[in-house]
Amino acid sequence: MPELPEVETLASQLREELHDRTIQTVEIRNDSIVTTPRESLLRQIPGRTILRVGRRGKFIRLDLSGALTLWLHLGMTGQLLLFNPSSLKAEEPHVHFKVSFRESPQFLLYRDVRRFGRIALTEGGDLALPERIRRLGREPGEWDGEEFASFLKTRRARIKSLLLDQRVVAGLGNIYTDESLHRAGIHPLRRADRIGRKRLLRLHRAMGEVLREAIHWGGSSIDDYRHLDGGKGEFQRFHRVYSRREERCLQCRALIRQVKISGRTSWFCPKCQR
DNA sequence: GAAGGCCTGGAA
DNA sequence: TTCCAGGCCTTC
Repeated sequence: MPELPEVETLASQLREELHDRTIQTVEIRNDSIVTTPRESLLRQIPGRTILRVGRRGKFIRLDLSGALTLWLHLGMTGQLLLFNPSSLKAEEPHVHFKVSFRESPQFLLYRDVRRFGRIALTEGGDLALPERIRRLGREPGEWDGEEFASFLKTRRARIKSLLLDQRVVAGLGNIYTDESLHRAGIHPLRRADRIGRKRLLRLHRAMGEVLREAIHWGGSSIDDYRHLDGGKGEFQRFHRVYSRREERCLQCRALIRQVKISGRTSWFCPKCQR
């Protein structure tokens, strides 16, 4: 599940590899993942230069010449892979989008087994963004600790639901909310307004630390997530609760438990998190 | 504010 | 055959 650290890792790798490259061809093999009409993508993208690569929440943004921006959301199983034609064996299944470049024989593939990912093209800078991107909340790094605590103090929802809400913090998903809550010692079902200020500040700090470490290790590769070259992230080795079924808390040896919060699994330590 | 449904296809 | 996942929408 690509979340902020996975998307950030890919964005850095894309920046390294594709900055200043000019797109030669675009191939769309599956219309269901593009939210911009295919004719428009096919007409507008070829010939554009990649000026800047960035990230917003879980979206990768490629700023192209001509004030165009290509947005990529990897959904659950989306992968971006940069291939040399020489290293390509049989073409992989589930490739829905393919880009070639003027300066090199490499091509960029968007592969997505579940097809929950989306690709969109916007025009005119940040003025006319799609709803889904426009209503994203602040990046974790943009939240000041005190403001973060004060805001959560006004909310009655369960803390886990709020952290997952992209309008509150952009970029967190199931892995990093669970890991942040564990480090802060907060139970995922706890109502936000009933958490002490100090503990909310601790959550803010924990969130920053977890994300920083995860980016350092190239994200978490649990199932499908891969780097641009097909390699895996390493941060799953350092997960303290997420998906640690039947395992014990590294701090207190209690058995890691799971609860469902509106259909989503949360992992936590019943002793460390209250 | 919470829960259920939808999309999709691989794993159990 | 059932379950599951992220994001979004609808319904209660």
